[in-house]
Amino acid sequence: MSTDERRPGNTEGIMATLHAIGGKWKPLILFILLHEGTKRFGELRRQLPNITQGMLTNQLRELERDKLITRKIYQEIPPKVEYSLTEHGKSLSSVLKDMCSWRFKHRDYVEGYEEERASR
Amino acid sequence: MSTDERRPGNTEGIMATLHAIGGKWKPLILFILLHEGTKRFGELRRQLPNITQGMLTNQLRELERDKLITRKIYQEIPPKVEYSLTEHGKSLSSVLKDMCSWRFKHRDYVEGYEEERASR
DNA sequence: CAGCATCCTAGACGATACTG
DNA sequence: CAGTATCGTCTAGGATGCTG
Repeated sequence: MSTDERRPGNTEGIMATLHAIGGKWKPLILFILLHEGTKRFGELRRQLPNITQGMLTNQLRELERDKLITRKIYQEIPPKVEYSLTEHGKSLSSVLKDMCSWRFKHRDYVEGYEEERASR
Repeated sequence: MSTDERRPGNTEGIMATLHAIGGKWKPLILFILLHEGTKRFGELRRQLPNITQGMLTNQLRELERDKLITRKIYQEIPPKVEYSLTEHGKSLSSVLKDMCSWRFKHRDYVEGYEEERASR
């Protein structure tokens, strides 16, 4: 392990990443865009059955602000807006995949999260 | 990209991972234990200057519940408790490192987080 | 030393109504 | 269709004081 990995800035990076992809909906949105490409607002809304318009707008604005997605507006009536991942956003793929496979590998060990979720 | 990666369970895995390592202090705690090995409660407390006892206890309990760390109690006066990573916890190393290097590679793109933090 | 119990606050999350 | 605007709730995070 290099000394470089020990500096505090490292944790800053982790926390910044958590901030960018964390939250209840962002992983889901990123996943859809990653696997299914460009999507319209309404399509995303339909694929996220329990999200409200407000939350979806909010999360999309944050992802856009963090340069993970781009927003393309078509000047039409009725309005049409498409969202897609930037290269920066696409580069998250491996991180997301790692998080997923880490969890998968060690499924046996973990019950707390499911129990917690089930009891709601 | 395999079809396996497209199933919803995948996102569940990501969210479970986020739940396990997310939050304000867990990445920090994991980082310390990962790089410096076994630590006493008080040592951790000293290395996390702004954490309260309550929060530290809380976070450690959650990490323990998720089987990322173990808690070893020495029956002495004064009390002594040591925390260290489990194998499950150690296996997070690559995920954490990836999150960090993702952030590092794309630093240019991102300013939002810093600005947000600076304005507090 | 390590920790629990209590109380409090800010921000995340969400329901609802309205609009270009 | 794709949003804003407003308001309410819930929980992560934190301050403080007490204890084996």
